[in-house]
Amino acid sequence: MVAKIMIRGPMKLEIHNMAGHLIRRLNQISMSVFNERMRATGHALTSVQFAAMNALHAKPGLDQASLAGVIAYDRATIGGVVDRLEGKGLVKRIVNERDRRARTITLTPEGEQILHELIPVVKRFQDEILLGLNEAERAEFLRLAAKVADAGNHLSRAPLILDRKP
Amino acid sequence: MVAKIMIRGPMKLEIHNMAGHLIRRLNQISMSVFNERMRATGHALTSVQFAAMNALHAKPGLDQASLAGVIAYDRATIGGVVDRLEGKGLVKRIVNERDRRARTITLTPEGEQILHELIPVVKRFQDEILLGLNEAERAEFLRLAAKVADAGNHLSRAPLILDRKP
DNA sequence: GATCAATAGTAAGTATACCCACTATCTGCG
DNA sequence: CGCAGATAGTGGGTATACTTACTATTGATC
Repeated sequence: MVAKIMIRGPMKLEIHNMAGHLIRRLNQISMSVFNERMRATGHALTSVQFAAMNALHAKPGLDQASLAGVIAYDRATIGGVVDRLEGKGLVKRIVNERDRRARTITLTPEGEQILHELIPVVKRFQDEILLGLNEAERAEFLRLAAKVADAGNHLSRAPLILDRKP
Repeated sequence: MVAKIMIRGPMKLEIHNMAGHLIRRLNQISMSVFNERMRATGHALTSVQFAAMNALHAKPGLDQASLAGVIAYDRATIGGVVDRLEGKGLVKRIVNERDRRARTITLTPEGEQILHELIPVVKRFQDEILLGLNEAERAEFLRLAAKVADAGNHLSRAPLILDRKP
């Protein structure tokens, strides 16, 4: 009888075409574009801060846990984000009288104004993030990315949770 | 004369299908899968630490700046990563005698052994990151992601730099 | 209505991931 | 040779992004 030779695959690993590595690099590019463009406006918001403000505009009075769910962030992380937004005077946080554990967060008038100013800016540089793709490819990439984000949502330590309290 | 009404687009912004937000969520999922699987092996390496070790296996004796370039990381970040790898005894760092500014980094035997052990593990969970995509979609996603990473590489604050010294 | 489990937020700790500025060193050029 | 500019690594600072553990509440159940 002939011995079976089991080859379990080469021991070398080429990282550069693997999902995790590519995704991390895309994230770096995306963050970099965001920060660059944001800095140019004079309002140096991070993408998290912007996302939080955008969510608070859509749903004023969210508590922190719900806010975290809506933009898919960790509860602890969002605390610091809100701290800094509050420090900049863009957000105010008041204890919810119906549930004294929770804090209701709303944009200040200044926060609303700055958000209003930034939204078109953010819209404008979207395509720059996916540089190198044509229209059709961009649409396909976004479709696939949304599919992955949806299918893998439960794997994330900070899953997207819309409508926590129905 | 009739006044012109300029509508510059809606002020509401739906973040959930935008590139930056999706990419960040994919990164969360990818990280989460990596950490989970890694923890199960008993060696709690982060993805950066693994990437660094993998690069050092392929090119022993890289200096930190080159290592940073090869895996697309910031020079300052990689310093800390190497510190921690050194602390775990997986890597050793010696001053390059030909250029006393640089430190030559190599895997220790234990580092080589652990890397060898982890490579098949990392290979095995790759498809889990892109859960929800079939074979063809996965290939297409990776193709598009590679294209974006390549086209946007110069936008990253920590671009991929292969072959720094030709 | 008292107790118990679940939840909201925070605190403290680790690890990226960037910034800027600084020292030490090297290289090129006159 | 000497000096100017570039480069390698680090230090200090900020902001995510997670972990576990803790307190203060709340709601659910007996």
